[in-house]
Amino acid sequence: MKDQFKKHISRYVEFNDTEINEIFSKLTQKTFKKKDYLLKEGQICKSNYFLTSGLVRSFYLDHKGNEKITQFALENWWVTNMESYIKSVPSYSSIQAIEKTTVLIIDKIELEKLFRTIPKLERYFRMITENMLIAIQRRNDIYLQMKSKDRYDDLIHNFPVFAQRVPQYMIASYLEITPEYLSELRKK
Amino acid sequence: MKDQFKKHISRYVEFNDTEINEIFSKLTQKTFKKKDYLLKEGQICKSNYFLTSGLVRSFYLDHKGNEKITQFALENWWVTNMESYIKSVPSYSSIQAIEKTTVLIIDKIELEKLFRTIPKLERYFRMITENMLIAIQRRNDIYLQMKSKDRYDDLIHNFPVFAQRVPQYMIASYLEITPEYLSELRKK
DNA sequence: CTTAATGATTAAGGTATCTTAAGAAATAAG
DNA sequence: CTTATTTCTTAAGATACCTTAATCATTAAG
Repeated sequence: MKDQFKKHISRYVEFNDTEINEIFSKLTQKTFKKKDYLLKEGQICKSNYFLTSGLVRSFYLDHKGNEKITQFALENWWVTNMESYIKSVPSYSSIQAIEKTTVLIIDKIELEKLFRTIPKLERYFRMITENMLIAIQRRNDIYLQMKSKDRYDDLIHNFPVFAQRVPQYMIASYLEITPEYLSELRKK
Repeated sequence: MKDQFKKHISRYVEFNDTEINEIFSKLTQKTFKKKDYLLKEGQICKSNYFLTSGLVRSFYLDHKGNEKITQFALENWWVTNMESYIKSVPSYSSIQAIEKTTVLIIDKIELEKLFRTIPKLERYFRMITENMLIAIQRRNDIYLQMKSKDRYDDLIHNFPVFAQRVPQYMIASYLEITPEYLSELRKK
């Protein structure tokens, strides 16, 4: 667990063992069952979650009460509701386990203390945030112009694991189409 | 100019005059005429731009050769192509002045040096990046589900300045609809 | 002032995608 | 094994949005 975490961090910034241990001492491990919530709509998100195993989704309810999935996250991904976490406002979305999922939790207050004692950690999170921004920008820019069929093909090409581990109707939601129409598209 | 920049930075992190001066000494000022390019598709984006006045757009060409606008930026906004800047890969989008625009330019290499000598600056950029992420996530999450009419209303409500300073067909492009259809919508 | 270039509107017909509703198919639970 | 629950498919009619093409309005250029 610690190794997995260290390995991931080391892809961005090098820490010595003392630093890793200090960081690690602030982490809490927790396991969620399928359908359990890491974060519920309306709560203030006070933590950042590092998945060591499993699969989660972020979603919110639109004005008609339909669930809109905005993100999936897998092993070695960080997940949080950025807006709620940064601004300490109630989250408009929920984070829910699609499979049994184990996470390392870092509290915002603890993390900010760590930033003071280990400035390199701030670098790591800046880089992580930049990468999230790039990914989300790509989704934004590219997906918006694509036809649904192309978005679906793109998704299962780049993340075949989703097609295997996520029910179709959730993929439809993520692609912003109805399950019925996705079913149509898959026939082609 | 320096005051404007200092004022903006101070909203996030406090710097003393020595620090501000060191940062400021690495900035280059430049003015672009209307339709000039800050960055052209295919180039590697090596700088981050802080607008002190004016208005720019980011756009790319889709497979049919149509311009797709993905972002506007105004006074006191940072703009860059994040993917190209971070990964040093050719940019798939261009940044172009819609009005005469003046910017402060910080070179990536200089900025990274500054991060070492002034760690607080890294905090500032982490926070800026987080805010960009929040903004773009909101656009992503909310806009995707909205009907075009609602997106348009939302835009001119939250950024009335765009309706004044940006031609309608560019707003249509940003909203991912045709100018013809936007014209339809406005009649209602 | 006149012409050229740019931006905005209108209308007709077409296509992508949604809605609703019903019924298979697959998986989980008793 | 049987029933209940969850997930996937099919089909018909409705609607949001696009395409093309023409006309009008505004701003920039000679």
